[in-house]
Amino acid sequence: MKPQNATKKEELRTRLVEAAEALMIERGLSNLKARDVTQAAGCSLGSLYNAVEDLDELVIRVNSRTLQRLGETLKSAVVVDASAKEIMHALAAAYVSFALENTALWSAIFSHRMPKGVTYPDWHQAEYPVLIAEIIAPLSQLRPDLTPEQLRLRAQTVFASVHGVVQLAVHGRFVGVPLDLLASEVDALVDAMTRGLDHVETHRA
Amino acid sequence: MKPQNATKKEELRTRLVEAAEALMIERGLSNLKARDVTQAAGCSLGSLYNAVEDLDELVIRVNSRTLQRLGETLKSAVVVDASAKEIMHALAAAYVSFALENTALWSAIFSHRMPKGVTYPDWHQAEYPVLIAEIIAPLSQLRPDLTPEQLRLRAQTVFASVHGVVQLAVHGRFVGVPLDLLASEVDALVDAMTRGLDHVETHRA
DNA sequence: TGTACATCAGTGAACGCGCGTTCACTGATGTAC
DNA sequence: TGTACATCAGTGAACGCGCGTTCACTGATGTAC
Repeated sequence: MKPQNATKKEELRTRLVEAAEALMIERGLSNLKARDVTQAAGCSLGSLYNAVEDLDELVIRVNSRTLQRLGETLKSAVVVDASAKEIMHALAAAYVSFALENTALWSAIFSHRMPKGVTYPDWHQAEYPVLIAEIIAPLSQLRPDLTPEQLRLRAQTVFASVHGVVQLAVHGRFVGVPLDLLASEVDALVDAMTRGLDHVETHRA
Repeated sequence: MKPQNATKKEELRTRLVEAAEALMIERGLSNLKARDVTQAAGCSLGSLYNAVEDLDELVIRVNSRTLQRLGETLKSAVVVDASAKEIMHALAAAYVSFALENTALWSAIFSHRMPKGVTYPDWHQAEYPVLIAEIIAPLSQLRPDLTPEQLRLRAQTVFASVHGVVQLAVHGRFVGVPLDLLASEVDALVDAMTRGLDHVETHRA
């Protein structure tokens, strides 16, 4: 047997990821330290590098979990018999709630950066589309005139605009909307983006 | 005379701010180092702390300049005899251009953080509203039903949504729109936010 | 005008600290026979 | 079942480096008289 206990390593890795996640929730990504993580996970400093390539891998794994949870949250916001417009509102509202309830982890998804010259592994890059996946179907109902590529592009724009409002509200640079008005402002935004599309826009492009 | 040359200090400060700005353009805020700045400004490391409180003050001064330039850019995008809708489009387009042409400085406005427990000086906080100031007038034409506070709030939302699309496109997390389609997507977004407002919305709230 | 003195900008070596990562070592766990 | 050996996870002290900030000193510039 080569790997002394092939799952031992994996088990520690899990503990480390969970510890890192808890610390990120508590203190934010920028205050995540190797020593704190290993202490919280109950292992020595050196063990971290046995279980995992480096700190960044740990962050990627945490972000991966967050994306997955967020993806599930968005998926379950979609009610099958709702109108496209209602679904868009539900998705935006779910996104707002998730961001408010998981601020630190949600922020980490967007604020983490790899050291210059290093890219994210493919498997992780492939996880980001959950952010826009659920938007495409309702959007295609509102915009039957758009091609699949155009739809995807527009879904990115819709997502980014909602994301922007939430982002500035949460990490406000003195110009973000107050948190207690965030949900209603996002609602107004989605309203605008889905307003009258079926009559006005359908026969245009 | 107490201050040996009251303007000497000020002059060095200016040189340092300009050096910091140039370095931020070249390498980004996160790579701004005291040693690089002083070397570029042609003074010793210690002089920096003579001219300025600390590195953060330098960044604040650079951000202040950027906000001012951005404010002027937005102001001159407003053409008096244009319709409210046209002005909104012009503002958004100007913002997109500014962000694309001044990416590093524009990013710094939003990404800089003070050390925990320290707040930005009031004079600097007061500069941020240039981001939304120009939006309010055209928006009030489109939404004569809104109170001044509601207008301001909505202007923040409009700004944040456009900002979000630009932000994700530039620092894309694999879900941003491609840069060459950014302008047209922002246009579509502004279109949606200004579409049919004068008939549909005016007599609602 | 000249001399003694005070002030402060300028200097850069040194301090201090945080913190990711390495590495030589240990000991537990498994394999071979 | 027992013994020698191999493997590797676990360990934490030490390394290394980056980098903001300080500080004792210097010298130029101004003031007092």
